[in-house]
Amino acid sequence: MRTDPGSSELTFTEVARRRQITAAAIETVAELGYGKASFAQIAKRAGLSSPGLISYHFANKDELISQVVAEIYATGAEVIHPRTDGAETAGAQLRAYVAGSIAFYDSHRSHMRALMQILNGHPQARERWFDRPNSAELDGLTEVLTEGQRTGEFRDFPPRTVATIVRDLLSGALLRLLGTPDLDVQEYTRELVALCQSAVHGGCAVEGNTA
Amino acid sequence: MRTDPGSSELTFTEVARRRQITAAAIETVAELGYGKASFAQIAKRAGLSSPGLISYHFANKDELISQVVAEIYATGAEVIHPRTDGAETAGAQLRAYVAGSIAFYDSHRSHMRALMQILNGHPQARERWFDRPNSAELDGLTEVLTEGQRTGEFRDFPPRTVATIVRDLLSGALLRLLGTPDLDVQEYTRELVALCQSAVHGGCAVEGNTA
Amino acid sequence: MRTDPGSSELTFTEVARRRQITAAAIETVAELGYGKASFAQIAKRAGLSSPGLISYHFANKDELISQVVAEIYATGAEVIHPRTDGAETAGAQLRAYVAGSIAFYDSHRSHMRALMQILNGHPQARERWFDRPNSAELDGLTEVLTEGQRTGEFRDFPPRTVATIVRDLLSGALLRLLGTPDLDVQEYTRELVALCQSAVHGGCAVEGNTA
Amino acid sequence: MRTDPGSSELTFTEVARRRQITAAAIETVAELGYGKASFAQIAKRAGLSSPGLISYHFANKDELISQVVAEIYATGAEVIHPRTDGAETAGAQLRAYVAGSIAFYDSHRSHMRALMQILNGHPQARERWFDRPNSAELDGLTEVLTEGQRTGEFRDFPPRTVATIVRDLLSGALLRLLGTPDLDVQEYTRELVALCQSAVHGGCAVEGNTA
DNA sequence: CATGAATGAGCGTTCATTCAT
DNA sequence: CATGAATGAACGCTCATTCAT
Repeated sequence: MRTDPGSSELTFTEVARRRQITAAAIETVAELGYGKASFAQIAKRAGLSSPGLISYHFANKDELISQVVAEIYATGAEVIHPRTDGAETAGAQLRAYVAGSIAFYDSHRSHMRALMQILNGHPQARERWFDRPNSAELDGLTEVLTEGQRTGEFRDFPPRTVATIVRDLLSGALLRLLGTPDLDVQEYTRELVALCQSAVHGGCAVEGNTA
Repeated sequence: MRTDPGSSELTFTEVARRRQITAAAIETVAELGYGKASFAQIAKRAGLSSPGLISYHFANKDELISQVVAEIYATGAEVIHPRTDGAETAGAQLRAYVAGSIAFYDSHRSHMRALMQILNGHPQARERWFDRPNSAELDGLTEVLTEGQRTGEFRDFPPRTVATIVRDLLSGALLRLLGTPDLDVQEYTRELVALCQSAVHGGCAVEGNTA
Repeated sequence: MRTDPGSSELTFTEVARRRQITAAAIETVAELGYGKASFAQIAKRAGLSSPGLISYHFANKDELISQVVAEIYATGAEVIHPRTDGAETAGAQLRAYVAGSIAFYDSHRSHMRALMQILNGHPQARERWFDRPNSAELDGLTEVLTEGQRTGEFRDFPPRTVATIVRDLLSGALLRLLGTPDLDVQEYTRELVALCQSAVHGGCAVEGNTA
Repeated sequence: MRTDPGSSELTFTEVARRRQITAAAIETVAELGYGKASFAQIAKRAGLSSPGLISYHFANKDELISQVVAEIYATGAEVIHPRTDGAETAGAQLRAYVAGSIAFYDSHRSHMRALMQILNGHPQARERWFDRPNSAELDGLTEVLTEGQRTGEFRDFPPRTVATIVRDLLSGALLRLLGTPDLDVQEYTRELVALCQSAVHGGCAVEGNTA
């Protein structure tokens, strides 16, 4: 039984096995939902001989799900950060963040579906895995909005609340994407970015579009 | 031996019991998620002596969940319709719809949490209970936007896409509400309504606010 | 609760209800088998409002089944006895018995199917309801055979054993009838009677046929 | 996680456990009937710690019952075939078949009782497990009778119908055997074989006896 | 390291039976 | 007399987890 899973004592094989299982778990949760994603189903998709092998590599189901969440967050950061880092003005950063998020959701639907299933299906998902990164993301977004107001680029509004709304409108977009596979993502993104801009700018000018 | 549950032949006691069980089911699903909301848990919360009693009153779990969904939708309609019906201009209707929806989400968090849990946890939830009302709601919203454009009240935009975005931003607001119990709902609503208005109006004038 | 079901204190309505329930039970057991013939199913077929009503009229399931068995045996006796009583020689009696039994099985398949289901499905069916009438029937048949031997009509054989075989060959015929709905009963009966005759007569003469 | 129960990939232990469970199932079904032969009862008789273990080794109850039926048929074939294969004339084959069948029934009463219970208790027993072998057996028997007629060994009669009757008289014998534990099997067999012979031969000569 | 057998709790559901009305 | 609501045990089955090999 693995008692110190966070340490670096993990064998090379060990790491590979954990990755393999994590990937299969994402696939399984996305497909069947958290409730029906049993070790047996995950093992089947991972090509493992027995559900017991998962228990061998992960202390319990929660540890596996932790790993799944971490993996998904890491992938998301890898995709979105480069896009926002390249932007110079606050407006450009906002556009990059919104458009980049949706692009990530679109290109990683299974990951995001799994994430949503865990968030809704796991009893303590929120406090254990979501609250911290969410508020961190909200902080970053608030900072961008405040900066935009400081430079006079954005009009006056309560930055935390608007940051929350922008963050939430991405949540809404994700739900839409997962529920409407044939959504016209390009048009959706264009209008959503326009909406964000008209919300933060004094006038309603739409200057550019990164979609 | 309930064989004709849809008919109006239901006894008074029967109706009361079904209501009691439905209410307990909402509470349970909201708290534990769809997957862990077993008959045993629901019975416990309803003060019933046995899970078997639920099976006595509902043909199977799906029938119970159907009733739960129907109950929640009915409650929502009761709350929101009066607010939108009172509005005369398209803009006022849009404001009433957005503010009314959030007010309902706020005052019925358990109901909405249960609804989300069912949507995510039940294998055929979408096709069985959500797709139809969702697209109906989208149709209604699109109609309002189109009407606003016809009267010149709204600027030019693809009405279906914007309707979708408005609908989704309410989904996002719901997720926020469920995840942030101490949210300042009044401010959130005010800014969200403002955002919607700046999105649909030619200028960014904010004329009134129903929050 | 009925505590003295055998007495004559039974109301007229009571008797009618018991008959109605018994008939429905026969139908149900024949259709679903003893194991699946629940009070709920029987009540449905009898047009009763509740399974509880059966418990009200019968002390328990065993008492109902007792009644069912008694009813079926009574019906059988009513049909077969007249046929054998009319026969004068031992050979004619034997033919009447065999042909009459099969005719009864044929015309009362549901009854006989129910009887078989009970015999096989009920834990103590044999000792409680079948052993006594079976050995009585065997006695009667043995008597006929012995009489036939006394008069020189039949050849020499161990009468009890042959009686048993004749009785069993009817059991086999019943199984066949129940499992082969489109059996040519007439031909089957003719050959079976012929077989019985060739078995008991010194020569193999086939004198007549009552099929 | 047994997903491919028909393949030969079964472990040694697996095979042993399945045999053990199958044997316990035969015993249980014979004793309690199909309807009352629950996994709990079977597990108790097999000395297993939990009914869940049966579900581990068999996909569902039907698969277990299939195995039980297959096992019983295989055992029967093993016992009876050698006896009939040794016979040369049609008459000898018929005698060997009848006497051999009864000998098998006699020495494997629990097996046969279980088989009868399944046939009567399982909703689709007939079509799934019995119809095919039954009609195959009938075909074989018909062929023997026809051959006997071709060589002039047997008298003229409708071979299919008589084959059916012979087959049914064995069914009747089985029922007798199961219901009368202290039956004098030897005498019963002798008379039954005699009866069969007098039925098929032109004269009533009884040439030999294999009982 | 990996396997597969085993465990026991829990699932939704059906059942015969009881009992207040 | 009849009803329908209620009960609690049992059903077949799945689950995460354990452990000897």
